[in-house]
Amino acid sequence: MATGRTHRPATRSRGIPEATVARLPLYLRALTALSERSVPTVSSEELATAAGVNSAKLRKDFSYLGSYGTRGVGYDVEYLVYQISRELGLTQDWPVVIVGIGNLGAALANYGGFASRGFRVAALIDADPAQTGKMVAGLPVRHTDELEDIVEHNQVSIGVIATPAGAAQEVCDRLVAAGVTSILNFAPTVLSVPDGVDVRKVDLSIELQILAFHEQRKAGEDLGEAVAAARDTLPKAVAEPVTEPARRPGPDGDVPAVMPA
Amino acid sequence: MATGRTHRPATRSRGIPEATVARLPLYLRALTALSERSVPTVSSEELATAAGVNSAKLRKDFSYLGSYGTRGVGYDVEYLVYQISRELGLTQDWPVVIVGIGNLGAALANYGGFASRGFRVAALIDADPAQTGKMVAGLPVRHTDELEDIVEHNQVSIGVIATPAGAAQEVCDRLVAAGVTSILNFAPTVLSVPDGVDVRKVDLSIELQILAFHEQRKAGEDLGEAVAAARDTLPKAVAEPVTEPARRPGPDGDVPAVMPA
DNA sequence: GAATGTGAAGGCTTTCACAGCT
DNA sequence: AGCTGTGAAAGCCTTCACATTC
Repeated sequence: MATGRTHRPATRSRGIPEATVARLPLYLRALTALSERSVPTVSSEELATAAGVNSAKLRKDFSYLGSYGTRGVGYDVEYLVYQISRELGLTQDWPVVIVGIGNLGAALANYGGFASRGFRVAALIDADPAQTGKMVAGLPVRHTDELEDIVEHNQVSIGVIATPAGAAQEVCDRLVAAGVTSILNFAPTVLSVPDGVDVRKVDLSIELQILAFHEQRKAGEDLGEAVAAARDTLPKAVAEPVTEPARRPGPDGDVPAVMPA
Repeated sequence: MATGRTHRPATRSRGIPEATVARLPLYLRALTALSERSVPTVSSEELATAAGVNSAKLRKDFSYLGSYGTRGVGYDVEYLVYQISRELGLTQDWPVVIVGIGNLGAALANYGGFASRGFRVAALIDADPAQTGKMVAGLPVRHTDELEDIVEHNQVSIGVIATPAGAAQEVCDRLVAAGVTSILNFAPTVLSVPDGVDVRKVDLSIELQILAFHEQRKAGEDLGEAVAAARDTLPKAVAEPVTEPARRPGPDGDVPAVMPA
């Protein structure tokens, strides 16, 4: 998603596929749990189950990192934890700023799994002067005016945006101008950033909508595929581009209709 | 991610690719914005820009829904809003429960984009008796004991889990047993669910770790590829599986080392 | 002329299945 | 005997580029 990297020849034997990178944190979490229970080694099968993937995928993923397993035995837990941590860059410390300390921003600031594993909340920033100085998660909320100073002073390269949608792009621009090159965006907006800046987004309502799509399918199946099938065969040409559209789904959901399962 | 559907022959001409489904909400959001500004039609180029994708992808995506555009002209905004909403199942009302009303759960309950567009928070549930009855986002927090009643009573098919990791699987099991078939999981755990139940996860620390991975790469490039190259050519056989691993990255991030860009 | 809809090509990801090591 | 590491096959997804339609 929005890798934003300048077109790299993709040469490098070092190119770990994006899909693999996205799973490394999962493996790391499962391994850390094993490590805490002092389990010394683990097979691809066991680890894959713990991480919720299949073992072939896991082995392929690990093969991009190197040959860290032992045939006939499995993987050394501690060693893998170390290797994956290093690969992900978690053996160094990443200062992070959170901008927008509303409900969500505060929740993020309080989130435990944040501070551990290489990430450190360097500052909380909010545009509301009334919030300034308030303590959240043990840190004082600072005013947006200080954003550039904070980023430069703390060598922050990762910024978290938890502002309302309307403010997100401007905050993003300022973060980037100040030196941030990775952004985690919780605001429901598409951010545009220059090349070389990575953006990842987390969007509650998108996730819900995807779930709703599949729910709808399930409901359709339950009452026989007949209905869906009928819709399918509707000669598309017959659609009249101005009949239904007049009624956009009102703010309080119209057509409660069938009700799922 | 974790589609969990029973192996479907994938026959149906109606099979919209998962990647397309995941983008429909994006298009819908962009279209809604246009609709509010009373823009009547939009080209694939314009809409694609607004949604942050390229126009070929957008057209291909729309082609799975049907031929809703007009050559030489573009797409009718209202009509598309309606069609995508219908496709996503947003023309009906989806009652949702949120379990775990801590910082994050409260933030989710208060999230505006939630209530609109077909989703309605039917109840907030928490295991802490001290929380019971407290009002959050205009709704009373109810105790976990009532979970099954609430789900059945409100015909809830979508559940949001915002509990600590340790409680997530049990909550999930209870939701599913009570009839929930879609779960949005904010707890940092892999949930296991029976076939036919969809799970999507939102995980802050995974996202941060992915960003850190790319940040690290950027930093490496800045100081010349030499270092990375050297690591690459390390004869893997020489790696000694018990040298470094003894020191797992301590809870407070060791090896602060180089410091990124 | 302008912009959609879509086969075909190209890339990426997953899965298979087995050779190779311990 | 057991389990990793990996070519090769299969399946998705994206991008191209152009015939088609308005």
